[in-house]
Amino acid sequence: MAESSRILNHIPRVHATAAPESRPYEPICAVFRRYLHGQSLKFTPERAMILDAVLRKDSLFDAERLVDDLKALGHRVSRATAYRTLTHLQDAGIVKQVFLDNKQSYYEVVAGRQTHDYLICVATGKVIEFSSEKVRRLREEICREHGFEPLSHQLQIYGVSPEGRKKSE
Amino acid sequence: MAESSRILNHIPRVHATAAPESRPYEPICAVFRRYLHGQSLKFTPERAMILDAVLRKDSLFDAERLVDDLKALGHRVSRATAYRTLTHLQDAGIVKQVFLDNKQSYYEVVAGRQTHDYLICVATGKVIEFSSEKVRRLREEICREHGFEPLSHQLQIYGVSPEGRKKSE
DNA sequence: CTGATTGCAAACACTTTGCAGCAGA
DNA sequence: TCTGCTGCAAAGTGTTTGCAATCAG
Repeated sequence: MAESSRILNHIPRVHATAAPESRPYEPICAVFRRYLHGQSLKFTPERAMILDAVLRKDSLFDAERLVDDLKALGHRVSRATAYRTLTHLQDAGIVKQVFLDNKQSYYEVVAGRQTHDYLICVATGKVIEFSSEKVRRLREEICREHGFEPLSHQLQIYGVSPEGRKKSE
Repeated sequence: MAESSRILNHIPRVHATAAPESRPYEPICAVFRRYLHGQSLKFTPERAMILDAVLRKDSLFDAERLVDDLKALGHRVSRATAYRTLTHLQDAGIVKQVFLDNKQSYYEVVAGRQTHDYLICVATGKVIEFSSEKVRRLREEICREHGFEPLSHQLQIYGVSPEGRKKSE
C-alpha cells in the first residue's frame, strides 16, 4: 500500500490531539491559561483578546482577518503578536492550521468542536465545510495499517459546485 | 452535514480530471504537446527537459529539487521557467500541486499513475505516500451528497510514525 | 515573420525575527 | 525583580512578474 517516501523540508506544526489533561466542559480560556502556565508563558491582555476573537469564528479564517476582527472590536494587536499567539493556540490544541493553497495559512478552532474537511469550488472559490464520521473512521483504519498514531488530518476536495457549474456555462 | 462556508482569498489551480481526450497508453509527452498546441503555446526545449525531469520523479518533489535535477542532467533552466512550466503541466493534467505545509508547494505526477495521499510524521518529517481505493470511494460519496463534481483531492494525516515514537522516547 | 518564451532581477505577499522598551507573576 | 511579551521594522523565502532579447512554428 505504501509506495515511497521522502523527508519534508519543513515539518508542519500540528495541534495537539486534544488539550492534554482537559476536563470536559472546561472553558477554553482556562485550557489556554493552564497551557501557558505549564510552559512558563504569560497570560497577557493581547493573548486574551486574540483568544476571544478566535473563539468567535465559526469557520475558516486567516491571520489578516483575525487582526481585522480585533481592530473592529477596538483592539490594536500587531500582526507579529497574532502570528505568535496562533502558534501557541495550536500547541495548546485550540486551533488547527489548514493548508488550502500556496499563498497563506488558514486556521480553524478545534477545541470543543468537530474538526472539518473541505469542499472547494474552483469556479467560485467557495469553501464548504463538512464534518464526516466516515472520514474519521477511515483515518483510523489507515493509521492502524501503518502503525501511525494520528494527531490531525486535512482533507480537501477540489471540484465544481452546482453554482460554479451554472456560472461557467 | 455542511455547516458553513466562506470564499477563499486565492483559488488554487487544480489539475484537470484527466487529460481531456487522452488515449490510453499515449506517451505523456504527446499529451503535453497536444495540450500546448491546443492553447497556441509552444513546445520548447526547456519544456521538454522539464517534462522529462518531472516524469523521472516517483514521489513528491518541489520546484527547487526539479531545477537541481535538471542541473545535474546538465540542463540550465531558470526557476521562473520551471514554475511557469509546472503550471502548464498542471493545466494539462500531468502533475498535481500538493499543500503539505505553509512554506512551499510540492508536486506529484498524476498522468498515468495513481494519485497518492500522505501520512506525515511530525517527529521525523518523513512522508509515507499511499494510494487507497477507500479514500477514492469516500470522495465520490461525499461529492454526490453535495452535488459536487470532483476534480482532485488532497488527504494528509499528520501523526507519529513507529520510528518517530522510538526517537521521542 | 510574429507572437510566445526565456532568463534575469525586481517585485510580491505572507510570515518570521531582532531589538528596545514594557509588564505579568 | 526577573522573564517573558509587544510593536515595529527589517529580514526571510517561495513564487510571480516586467522586460528585452530570442526562438518556435
